Amino acid sequence: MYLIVTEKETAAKRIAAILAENKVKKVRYPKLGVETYEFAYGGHERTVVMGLSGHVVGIDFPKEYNNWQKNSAKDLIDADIIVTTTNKKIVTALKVIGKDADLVTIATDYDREGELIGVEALSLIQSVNPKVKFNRALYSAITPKDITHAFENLTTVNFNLADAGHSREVIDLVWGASLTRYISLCAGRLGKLFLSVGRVQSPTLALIVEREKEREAFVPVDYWEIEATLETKKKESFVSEYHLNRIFEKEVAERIFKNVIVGGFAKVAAVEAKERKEKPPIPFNTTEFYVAANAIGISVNNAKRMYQTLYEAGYLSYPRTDSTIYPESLELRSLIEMFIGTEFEVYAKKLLKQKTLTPTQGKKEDPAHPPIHPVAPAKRSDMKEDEWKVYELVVRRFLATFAGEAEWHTLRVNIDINEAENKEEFKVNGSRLTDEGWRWYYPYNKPEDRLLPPLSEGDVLKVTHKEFYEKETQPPSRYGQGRLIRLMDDLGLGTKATRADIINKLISRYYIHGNPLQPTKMAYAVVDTLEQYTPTIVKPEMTKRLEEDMDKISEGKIKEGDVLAESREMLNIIFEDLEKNSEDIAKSLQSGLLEDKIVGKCQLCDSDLIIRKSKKGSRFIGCSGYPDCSYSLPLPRTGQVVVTDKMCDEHKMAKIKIITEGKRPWEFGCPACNFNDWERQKEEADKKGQTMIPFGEAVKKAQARAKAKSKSETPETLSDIKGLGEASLKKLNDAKVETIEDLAAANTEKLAKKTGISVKNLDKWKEAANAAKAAKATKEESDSNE
DNA sequence: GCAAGGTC
Repeated sequence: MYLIVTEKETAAKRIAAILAENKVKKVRYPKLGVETYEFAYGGHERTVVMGLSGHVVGIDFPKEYNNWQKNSAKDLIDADIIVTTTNKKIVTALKVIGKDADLVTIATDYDREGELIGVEALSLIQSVNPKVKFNRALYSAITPKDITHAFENLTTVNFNLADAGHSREVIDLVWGASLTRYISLCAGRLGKLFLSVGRVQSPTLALIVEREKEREAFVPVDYWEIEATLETKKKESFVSEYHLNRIFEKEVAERIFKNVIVGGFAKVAAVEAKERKEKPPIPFNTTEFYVAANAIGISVNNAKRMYQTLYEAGYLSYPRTDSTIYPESLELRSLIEMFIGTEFEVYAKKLLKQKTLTPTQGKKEDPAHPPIHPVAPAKRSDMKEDEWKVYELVVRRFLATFAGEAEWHTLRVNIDINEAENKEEFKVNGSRLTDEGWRWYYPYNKPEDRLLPPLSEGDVLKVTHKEFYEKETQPPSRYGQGRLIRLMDDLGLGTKATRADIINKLISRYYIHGNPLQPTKMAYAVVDTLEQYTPTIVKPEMTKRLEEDMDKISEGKIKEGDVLAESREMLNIIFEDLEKNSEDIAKSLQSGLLEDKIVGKCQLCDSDLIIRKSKKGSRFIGCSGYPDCSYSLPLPRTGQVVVTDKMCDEHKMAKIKIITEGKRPWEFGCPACNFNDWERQKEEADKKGQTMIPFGEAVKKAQARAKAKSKSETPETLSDIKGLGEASLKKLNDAKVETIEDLAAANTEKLAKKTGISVKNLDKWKEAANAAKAAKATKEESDSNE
């Protein structure tokens, strides 16, 4: 029997379909709980393709190290490492099926982890079938061309490459587990609240902490901006601004403002017209997809989840790839042709009419998987609304990579207000999209046209209005999830498959929260401690160094054992230093922990108000001046209490957020406001002789009311949409567009033709309709969460 | 209860 092992089930199915000379038989092993694909191939009467599920074995320390207190964290450095089964079903099946194999082809992904996964599978087979022969198939895309080529050119298993992957596993475990244990024990944070440390998560956390520190250290500088509204002879007006965007001296700003006289005159000093070309975007890899999805309001988590659903349903290609270059074996033309007969037909047809189909390409190649692209056509009704958004994004991006450049006509106009010594230089920039090019296919975040009336040098203008703005420079902004993922990619932190998970991990460990992301004080304390005693683990350089070592291992230049020995030696030295300073480390970690609990100052005695636990285990806000002062406020019973940086102006107290895993954060707000509200309600209830519902419930109801109120501000019917008047409403109704949902689903170009309303207006209204629908959906979702 | 990497 000939056994082919792939990294995942879908690959097994598709490879079988390509290789099979006749029909493929799907074989179920009910006792094992797996499915294989069997057929005749290349002289092997019985060929079996079986899919794994990524790593089916892992590594860990022996059981006796499980007790955190019994073994010192340092003991983990040189502890034995054992292989553990992480997917029992597949491991068992692999042994049962592998026992009968004469030949095994490892057909896992074409990358380092793929090689390791392959060797893991091979070892399992060899444990029951030591004499089995084996080889390796390498392919970059599951296309007939690539797969046939791979199986006609089978090669050898690269054990050095697998060793490199294995060294990564060991180093991550040893460093991560020992430092996690050490820091947690030091801070006295055991059980669910342990403090984690790792080669990828800690540098990522440090990025967020560093950014927050920059924000804190930022000193804002005052500046001023001045605008003047000008009018042409034909009474067309536009807004111009002082030629320096920011004026940093108040006297100068005041002088300029005084010199701009409403009713006075200005002159066009110069007009510079230019054409600007904009290149079409590169194909999506995982990172770029997350960034784009994030930019249209889909969180990285949701983007990941929905993409996975669409991948499993067969609409989109494999989700985890670094590649931004389509491989040659991908049949791009037929991928475009498949949209004929769908709502993307106009786009597909236009592309197919082009003389050549030359896609853009980025710089990154990934031998394991092609860039993200659609693999099957779909209708809106085939999937959920948000999934369609993801699908549409991928389709439009794919199509746009074949389209032409967009062209902008830009204008830079210099304007002199007044003459001679009173002259003040103003400017205005205009831009107009003259050739949509790829932006027709991919209309996301399209800059608005900034239209100007016709202006030529020497034109005389009238000043009709002026505006004086007092502003201050802003600190660098916090990272959003998309931006953080891109930054991690740039720094080599994590992989396409893990970056989103790493961010989730930092959130669930209460290190970071919010959107954009901000760190807790605990995160500061952990990062500061690590930076001082083991700077290696908080820097992307550790990953870089590991990559270099792994390259050398895979090239056979050094042995895995040597790399591991050196790594352990380094860690031992770090631990000597750590253990010498345990007391200081404990203190600084505990003060970070305390700071996260400070909510504000007590109104009665001016001591710190902190989050405390009662003897029964329930939480409350209490005064640190206790027992002299007994001021206190209640808190909800469950969920992690997070002190945000937003303050209640009335009570000078930080607003509170409650985080429960799997639910969206609950903006609890000011604890004093909350309590006052509840007391008021209680009084009323007492008057009526009713029993008051408990505090937590009351707060939740108030939340629900606030949400219902915010909903009424979003349009519910077409006539609620801003700018949509009665005449247009009638035209829309005539075209059978009667509800928000109808409009959201409409093809605006077709609708424009039918109704005579401009596409631009329709697009604007459609956007509002979509936003209303989305708001409704989020509301429903969050309601069901509560 | 520890990491990061696959996959679902």
